[in-house]
Amino acid sequence: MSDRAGHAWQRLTEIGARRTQARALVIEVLAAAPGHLSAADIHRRIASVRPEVNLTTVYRTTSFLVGQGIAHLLEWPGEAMYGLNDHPHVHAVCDRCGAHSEIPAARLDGVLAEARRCGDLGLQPAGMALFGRCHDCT
Amino acid sequence: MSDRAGHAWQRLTEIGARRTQARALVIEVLAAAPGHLSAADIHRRIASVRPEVNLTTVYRTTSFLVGQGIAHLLEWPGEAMYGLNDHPHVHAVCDRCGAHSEIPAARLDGVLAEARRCGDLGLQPAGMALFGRCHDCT
DNA sequence: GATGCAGTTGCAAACTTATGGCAATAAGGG
DNA sequence: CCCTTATTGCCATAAGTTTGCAACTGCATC
Repeated sequence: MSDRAGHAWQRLTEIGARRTQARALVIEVLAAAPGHLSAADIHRRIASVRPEVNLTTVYRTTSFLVGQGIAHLLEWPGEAMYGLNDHPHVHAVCDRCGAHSEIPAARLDGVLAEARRCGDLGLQPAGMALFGRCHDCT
Repeated sequence: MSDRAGHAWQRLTEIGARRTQARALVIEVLAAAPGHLSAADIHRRIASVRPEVNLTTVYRTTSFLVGQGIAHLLEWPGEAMYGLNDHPHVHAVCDRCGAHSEIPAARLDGVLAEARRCGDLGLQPAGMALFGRCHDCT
């Protein structure tokens, strides 16, 4: 099991969640992905190993992981993307064409600190997205 | 007509767009709203005055406004929210309960400058959203 | 190792948001 | 006032996500 998956399981064990096959597969797939995956992506990757796992289960599992703070959800035009909560990141989404890119967020802390100075955030930030016009659409 | 709506119409006039009733209503509703509205919100508010305006038209109009750089789109869990492009803002969205708040963004420029230092943004930022856990869900 | 409960899952159907086709309408120039 | 064409309304449809319910399985207990 990868480090990333191990970290997720640690949390799940803490809260007494069952170690089911479906959860193991979803976590494994998320841990193996460098970026974010949609529910359909996750389902597709799991299907190559175990086709009987239902898409509904993927939705329920990801929701569960997000609810437990193990994963996070990123709204995307047309679908939601999921990722494990172990590396800070910033996404840039173009208002016009929907193009998206992940920004290397080595200094995300600085950004969040700056954002925090704008006022009470009202939340513990885990991720960030920027909206605007990409170079092609300017 | 409000200032905000006037600004939008100025842009529309520049590009030679027709001053239709549906567009006027969508812009008026967006201009009157302090925050962001979903297509359904806009449609509902218009309906109280002019029920014959179709939801499809609201979608097409908002897409048009976003495409022209007059409005912007914010992905939200389950739906897209629209707002006019006349005041910089930062949104905070809770991963878990979906609670959202608009952060007074007097210093958004500083945040964006900081974000830009994280790497090539690949876009001209107009808005920003933060994802994480709100106080109630921590 | 067998048993029982509660948490999970699979399947099918329903819901919601959003889009596309096409005919009817209306804005704005002539 | 007429004409052209952008725009709209209505319908059908797509895609993503959720829900209801019966069946199943992890895990604690016996």
